[in-house]
Amino acid sequence: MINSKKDTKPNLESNYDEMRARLLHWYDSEGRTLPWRIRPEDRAAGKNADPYAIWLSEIMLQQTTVAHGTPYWHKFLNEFPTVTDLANAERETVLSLWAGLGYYARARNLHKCAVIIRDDYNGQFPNSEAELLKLPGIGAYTAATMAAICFDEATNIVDGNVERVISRIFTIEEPLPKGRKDIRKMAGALASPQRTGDYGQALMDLGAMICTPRSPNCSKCVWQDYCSAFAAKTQLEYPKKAPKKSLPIRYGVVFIAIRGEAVLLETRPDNGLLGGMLGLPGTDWAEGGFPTDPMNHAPFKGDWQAVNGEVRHVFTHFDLRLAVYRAVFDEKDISIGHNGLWADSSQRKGLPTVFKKALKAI
DNA sequence: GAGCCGTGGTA
DNA sequence: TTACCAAGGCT
Repeated sequence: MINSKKDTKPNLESNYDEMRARLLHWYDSEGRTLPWRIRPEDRAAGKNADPYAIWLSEIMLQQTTVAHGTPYWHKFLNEFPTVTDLANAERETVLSLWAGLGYYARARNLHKCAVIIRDDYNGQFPNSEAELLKLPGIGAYTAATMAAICFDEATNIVDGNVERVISRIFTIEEPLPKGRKDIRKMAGALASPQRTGDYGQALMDLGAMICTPRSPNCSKCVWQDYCSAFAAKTQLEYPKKAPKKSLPIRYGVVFIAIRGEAVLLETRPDNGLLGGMLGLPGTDWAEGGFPTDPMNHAPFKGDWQAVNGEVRHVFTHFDLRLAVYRAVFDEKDISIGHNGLWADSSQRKGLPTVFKKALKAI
């Protein structure tokens, strides 16, 4: 449902060229400086974006703030200067370096994709949106953005920022996620066929810096004249979203077995939550309260002592409360199974945040 | 297509 | 504290 109140809407289509020009001009003078980004003046001087560096940034910034992801981008580029270096690394090394960034399927797919680029693409990323889309971890957004930034393909870049801007400009009434269809259509009609990569990044910058979710700075917006939501003073109502369900609470127990400076960890199953990552041994995490028989889930018998308090951690689709037990062991011959590992402090850096919290609780 | 999949910052 | 949000992709 686009422009349901047709009589109150300006005729935007005749203004598209002016809108593109204003946005690109704003980007050239006030867009963000990001370490992987080639500024327009550099590109004019013949400098091209490195697809590997752009790919790394795009994967890392999926559902992740620039502030949180940027240190990881530097770390990965320093550790793995080329995509072949990344492919040649052990997967567990890659997952360990990813620890703390979240959405760990991204790290599994990152390494899988690097191997494909090394083995099937001669170490070079394919140069079209359609080919990029075939690679693991690269979806509609990332393929469109890489193709535009790296290969100047005229794609339709739509991320969360663009959704917000476009939904306000055109007052898209259909709530997300169904409203994405209309938003994509309008974004595609408006997208610039020239400087397509800069245009996409400019629109994302506009969303991140000006057309923000809670306090948009409309007085500084180069599209204010064309914004239906601004005209109606309804900016904060967009994008309209379907109501969210409250998070259920899951409960679990983890065991911290200590031997000298080492702590027992285990590698989690490859699929599902925190798949392939290191973790503490313990129970499943389920609704309905803490397990009534925690000792039955201990990795082995011992003098397990309950740690005061509980560890709380919020995941995307549930709220977790963990009870923590600890015990100290002297024996050198405790059987820890094939997934077990007596991990030193360096190895513990490869733990997802939820387990680092549990270790910090003792 | 709706549910699954992390974490840290902010109001 | 609670709720929402941030450069999505996969199944």
